Amino acid sequence: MSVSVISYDPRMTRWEPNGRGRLELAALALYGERGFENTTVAEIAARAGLTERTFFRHFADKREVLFSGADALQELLVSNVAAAPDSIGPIDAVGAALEAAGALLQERREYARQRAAIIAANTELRERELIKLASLASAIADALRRRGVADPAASLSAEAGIAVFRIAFERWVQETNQRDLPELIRDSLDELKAVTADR
Amino acid sequence: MSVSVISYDPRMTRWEPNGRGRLELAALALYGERGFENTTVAEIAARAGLTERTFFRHFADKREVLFSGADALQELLVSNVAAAPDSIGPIDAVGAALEAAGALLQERREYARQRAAIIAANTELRERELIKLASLASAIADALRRRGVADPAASLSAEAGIAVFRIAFERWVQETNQRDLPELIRDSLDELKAVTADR
DNA sequence: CACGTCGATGTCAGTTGCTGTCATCACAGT
DNA sequence: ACTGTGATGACAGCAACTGACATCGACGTG
Repeated sequence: MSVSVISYDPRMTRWEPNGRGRLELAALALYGERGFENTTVAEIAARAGLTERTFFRHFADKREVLFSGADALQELLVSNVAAAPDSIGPIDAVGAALEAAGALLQERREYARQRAAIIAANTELRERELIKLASLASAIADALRRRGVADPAASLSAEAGIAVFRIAFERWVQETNQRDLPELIRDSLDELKAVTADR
Repeated sequence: MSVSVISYDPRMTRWEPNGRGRLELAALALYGERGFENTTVAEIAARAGLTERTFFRHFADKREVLFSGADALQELLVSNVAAAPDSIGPIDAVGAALEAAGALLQERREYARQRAAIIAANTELRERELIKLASLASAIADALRRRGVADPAASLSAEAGIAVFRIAFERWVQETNQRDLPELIRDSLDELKAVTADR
């Protein structure tokens, strides 16, 4: 099972290229087949043609291999929050950024769903996902403060935005009919506004 | 260092009573002194006069020893949500329940702060705390549905409520002057309402 | 009182996640 | 040719966690 798309001459390099990517693929496959707990790091490494020690050089722990995209997502969110027009309030700046992120996730729909199923099936992985989302919220709050939004409005907007995203994403994964993720995010934010509106 | 408050006759029982409580106290002390990572389960057990194996009979893992109160908190929140008057909306039902929980936490102020400092100092513990809060949100959402609140309003109210609580609690722990936790919760909820209000 | 069950604990061996340390060796630059 | 660098392998070791079995006071029952 060749992983690399670009052809190369094995005589030119000491190792197959992209060990990190092979580890990610192997982990995703094994976690999906037998579940996270029934998979050992040694097995992942063997499937990728590497050793356990090398796995831990690329990923801090057994869970992290599923979360390598988090950094890019964070940058995307932060830059979108920063780029939002000054005319809109913090919550809508966050909402716009989340919609952009949702649109990106949707491009890898198959991957996103498979990964979500693996994470949903294991508590440890859900813990890791939650702290990644908390980190996103914190970064978004920072971006809002740079926009001049004071605390606690900045923190609250960020946390509320992440809550909206979580619920929209959950619906997107569960639904058989395929509504747009950005659309679900917008609807969820509107619903939050309705719920928090004083009578 | 005797742990039990009630006097007892050592000849009457095979073991010191309340092993679980002794483990909790020992863990809190050691995590506070040397930090979570530099503390071994064997050390906690030894300090409590027990063995490592017994620790794992009482607590699922090394982190869980700090979260034994979560169940009671969850019951309190759920029953308070259920008992809220029908006249108020879901967000305010959640807000009232959170204020009640905040009042309770405040009674053990010293313990709550020490525990919060330990958790804040370690990523693994923060992960565990986040999943406990997510579990709380899920239970609150259930309670709201039993009140007749439809989804996604139920989920969103619960998640937003937890976000409000997190931010209020953080402020309560950080502030040197001691504002009431329930008051901070109320203020944070008001701030959320302000932020999500459409112009 | 004798006896059997029960519950909390101890003991011990084993798996697995994760880390520190040193060696290897193709490749790149000088 | 010489040397440094970077990605990997090999190996030893610690600590978290688990399964299986033993221990022995308490307690109820006959």
